[in-house]
Amino acid sequence: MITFSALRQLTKFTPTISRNYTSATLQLLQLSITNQSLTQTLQSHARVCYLGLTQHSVIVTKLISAYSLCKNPLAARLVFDSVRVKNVFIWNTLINGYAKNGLCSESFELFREMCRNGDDPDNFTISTMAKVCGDVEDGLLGDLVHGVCVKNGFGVDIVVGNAFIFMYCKCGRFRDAFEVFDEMPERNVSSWNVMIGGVSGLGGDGVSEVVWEFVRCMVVEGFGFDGFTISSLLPFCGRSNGKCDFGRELHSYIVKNDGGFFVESDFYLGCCLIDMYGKSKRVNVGRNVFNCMRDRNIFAWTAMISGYVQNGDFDEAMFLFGEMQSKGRIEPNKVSLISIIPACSSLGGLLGGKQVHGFAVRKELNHEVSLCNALIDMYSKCGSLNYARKVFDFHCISKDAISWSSMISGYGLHGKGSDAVLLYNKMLQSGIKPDFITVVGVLSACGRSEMVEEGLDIYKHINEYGLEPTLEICACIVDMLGRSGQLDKALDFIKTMPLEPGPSIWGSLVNASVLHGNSDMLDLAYKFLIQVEPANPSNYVSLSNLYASSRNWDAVAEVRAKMKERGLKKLPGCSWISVNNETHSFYVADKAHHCSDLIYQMLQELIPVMMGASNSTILEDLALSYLEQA
DNA sequence: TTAGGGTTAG
Repeated sequence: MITFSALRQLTKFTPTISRNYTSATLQLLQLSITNQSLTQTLQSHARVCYLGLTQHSVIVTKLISAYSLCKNPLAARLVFDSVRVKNVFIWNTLINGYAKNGLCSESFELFREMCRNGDDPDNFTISTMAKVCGDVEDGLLGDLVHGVCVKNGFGVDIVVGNAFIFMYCKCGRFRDAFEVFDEMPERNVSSWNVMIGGVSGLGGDGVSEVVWEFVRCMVVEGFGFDGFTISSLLPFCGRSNGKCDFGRELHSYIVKNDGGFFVESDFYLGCCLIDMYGKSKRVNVGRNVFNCMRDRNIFAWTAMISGYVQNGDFDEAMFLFGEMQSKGRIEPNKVSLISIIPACSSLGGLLGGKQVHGFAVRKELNHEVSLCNALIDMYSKCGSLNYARKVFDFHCISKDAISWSSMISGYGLHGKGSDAVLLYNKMLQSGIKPDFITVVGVLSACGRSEMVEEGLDIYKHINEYGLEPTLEICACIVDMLGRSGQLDKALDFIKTMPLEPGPSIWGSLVNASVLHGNSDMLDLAYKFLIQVEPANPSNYVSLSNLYASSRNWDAVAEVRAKMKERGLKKLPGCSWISVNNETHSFYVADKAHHCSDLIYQMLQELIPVMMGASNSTILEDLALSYLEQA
């Protein structure tokens, strides 16, 4: 353990004899920097003092750098203060050391001190300060630093230019970032990477197109990709559409260019690839990447676990979660826990989720807002609204928009529309701005509880929070009006809504028409649904069934012919359940299961019970008697 | 001797 009184003594130490061991000391310091080892840094520091090198500019610079990299900025400052004559290297190293340790205001204060002291900043100082302004998203300070940069003619430096592009992007001033990029006399791969990263951060529709356009221009200008480029691009590689598979192509690019950055030894690229394959429903390819990694950190394990969860393979996710701790000797962090919660609750129900919650309490992670949000969601979905509310009220100390949205959606799921609206209003009173997910949550809650007036009133005011209607929000309104039986009003809303109605809109009208037995409206809604979603066989089958129920066989034949003509085939629906680590799957009218007779016999008895009785103990008794027979 | 981009979740 480092003590500051000991460090102070070291910095004051002046030996009587100075020996020419500078080179060996520099090597030792370089080793401390490479290993980021505090022990080695302290040993080097002791040697520096013993040899009387405490005023040696190069050695002191390295020492400040070493302490900063060992996350010890206070020790770095002590060394800095002990230097009588400070040059620009020494100033820059501590300014950068503060920045690396997240001490942005200290970094800026030191920059001011440097200027007051009459020491001129150079291109290294400016690039660090631009980065600091970006980190704290302070565009005004950024402008000030940019002014100093232009005045001193540092604008031609590529690293400085890249740092200002980063700063302007982080401050949301993409136009200014592009202006810096456009006017750079010379660019490197990083300049393109920073621009691509900046565009990615913009969010919203069309970002992907802009990113790929930047990539095209980058290639036209003769630049290749490095690891940073690829890791920025992988999140934009969705599932292959049959024509191009950018994710696979980038993976090949990595393998071909293995001299520069090989996935086996690069955590970042490995994690990005696993994530990309998981999100594009190719979790097994992701697993191959994971298996090829020479070493795996918590990010790699979590990315792999998350891939399995996203693809519904909860058993494998749970297995890997155990392996991470036993084989990998890695303790789960909050992201690992958040990732595994859906698997736990799916396999173990409320008990599985509670086990994760208990682990989080033991590790003192239970007040982390993101973990609380996942727990609120899990408890709501597992049927325990009371536990969800307890987490929301007592564990979730600093609530964000997702915390409120999760709780509001939970009330909606349980048909408690008035509680959802009450909480939505409380959220607004707390000054938290709703996002479109909050609005979807509260509107669907209104729909389930037939609170049409309240829902329409909420919809009317969303623009006050900078929100525009989305297709999801509009679908909630159609669903809400439709469920309450106001089918004509729902159709009028569709006709006047500000967006082109898509499958979710017509699907909502279909459901409402079925609910209220309005076959004319159902016919119309299905026709529009098929028009906007012509490749979904389910729509044709449902419409055909509708005609069949009214014995309109000509119409049935017409729909079936259209399906055949378009080459559409409906895959049979499948459901499954895991009992004692064995998964049992069932298709429609499936009789392949060895307990099939018992299952159908029970179903015959369950149907009238479900339709007539609300007493759950009757159902439980019935189920238990059949389990004993099976 | 000092400077720059990328990783998992809700």
